[in-house]
Amino acid sequence: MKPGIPKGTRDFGPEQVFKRNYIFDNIKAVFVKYGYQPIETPTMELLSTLTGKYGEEGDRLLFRVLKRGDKLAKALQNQPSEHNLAEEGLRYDLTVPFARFVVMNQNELAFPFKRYQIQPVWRADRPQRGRYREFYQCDVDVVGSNSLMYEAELTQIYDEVFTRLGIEVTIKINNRKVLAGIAEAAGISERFGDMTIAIDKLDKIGMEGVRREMQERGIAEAAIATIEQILQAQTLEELKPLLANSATGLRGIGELETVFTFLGTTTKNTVQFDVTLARGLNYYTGCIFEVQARGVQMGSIGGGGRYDDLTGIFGLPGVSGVGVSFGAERIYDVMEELQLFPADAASSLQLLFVTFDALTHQYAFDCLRQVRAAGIHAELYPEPGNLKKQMKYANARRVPYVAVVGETEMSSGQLTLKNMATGEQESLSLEAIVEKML
RNA sequence: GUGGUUGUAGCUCAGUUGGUUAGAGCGUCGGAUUGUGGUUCCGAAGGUCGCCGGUUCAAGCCCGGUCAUCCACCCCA
Repeated sequence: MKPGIPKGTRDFGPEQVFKRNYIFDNIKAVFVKYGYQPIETPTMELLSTLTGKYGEEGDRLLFRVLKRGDKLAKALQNQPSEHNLAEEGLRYDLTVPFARFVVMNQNELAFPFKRYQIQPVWRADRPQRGRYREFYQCDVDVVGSNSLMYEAELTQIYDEVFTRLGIEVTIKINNRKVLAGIAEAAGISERFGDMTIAIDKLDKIGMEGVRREMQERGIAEAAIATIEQILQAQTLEELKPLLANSATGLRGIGELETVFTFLGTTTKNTVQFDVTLARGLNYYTGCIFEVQARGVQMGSIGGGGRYDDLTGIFGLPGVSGVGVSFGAERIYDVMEELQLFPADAASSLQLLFVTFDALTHQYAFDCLRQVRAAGIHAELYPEPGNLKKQMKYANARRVPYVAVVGETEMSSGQLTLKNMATGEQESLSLEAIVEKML
């Protein structure tokens, strides 16, 4: 049979996993430094937990897990339907399972509860470039506090992670209350959803397209004109008079001012207010974030926001949360394109021993044990003799150093260490080699 | 879910109005070179032309179906 893997999934080879871990390790290190704790939740959730949380479109994209055994037989007899053939599904994101987790563990958790979670999620979407059916999300959230300090903290986390990875970014911030204020000012509060969906497409389709989109969604011409005018605002100061009649809008502006005050001028990357930032997910109620990589054509590589009542649906009302997500797959693509991975991110092997015969092979095996004990990532080619073959293997493994062990080396105890990048060779004792590697 | 694109060697792709034994580059393997890789030279292996059916004396090429792929939309990371 011909081997294959499901649509929208991928295998990751050693080099890719090393590089992916480089990204995850940096992200985790920053999360932990800011006091966030890791949790993990099951791959499968009850469908009752998942359905209805992501809108109609999201429900369609849920992977459902077919019932098994007697339950399946029973369901098949009894008018089989999408609804009664499955009661479990694969997690669609990390936020809803997190909300469920918080509600179920509310008595054990200390609030504000700060958690991070790095796990794969599944969506039955049609795959495209940078879009898969199985992909990782790196979420960091804090629940149980209304403090805008956390909006500033999460911005600092973005700033620090991308600085560590060497990606220059623009962090855009807006506030859903500001958007609500715009709808209010335009007199179309009831069409808030349609308006934000249209505005969200601004980078992609331009102001012309946004206007057309709003027309098609049945927003009145006068309202569109008002909205268009407000969207010209570049700063919070410019926006204030435009939203003077909307209490909600002014509150949103106030929240943004507070966040910017917390931040001051301490960030390395550009953090800017962007009134045109909308974001689709409709559970956001306060500040919203989006991160754009500079110097590369790519969708957002991170996003998030505040949600006032995510746990309410699971029976715990009044718990506010704010969180952001890192798009690991896209970060990978950006780093690949800008060649930002350090050379040693792709391979962890530091040293390869090559030998000529059974005797030197035996000797090298003991050398191997010693350098490993010193913490060096090392390996010995299993077959002595053919030097050319061994050197080719060294290239394939992208090992930076090769130790040549022949009769002369064995008797003198001075191994020949070859730098594979420069081709230079020197005679060194095992101790000196270890010294050099560390 | 809607509309389109492309399926030929491990990879990237040629392949004439349908006509004998389907090609190239890169990669792989072997040799030149039995104490040295990335360069060079020589040689070799590697293909049910995505799959099923149809038209034809004859199909990689035309037609239908199907699967896969990529792209746009929807939505999204």
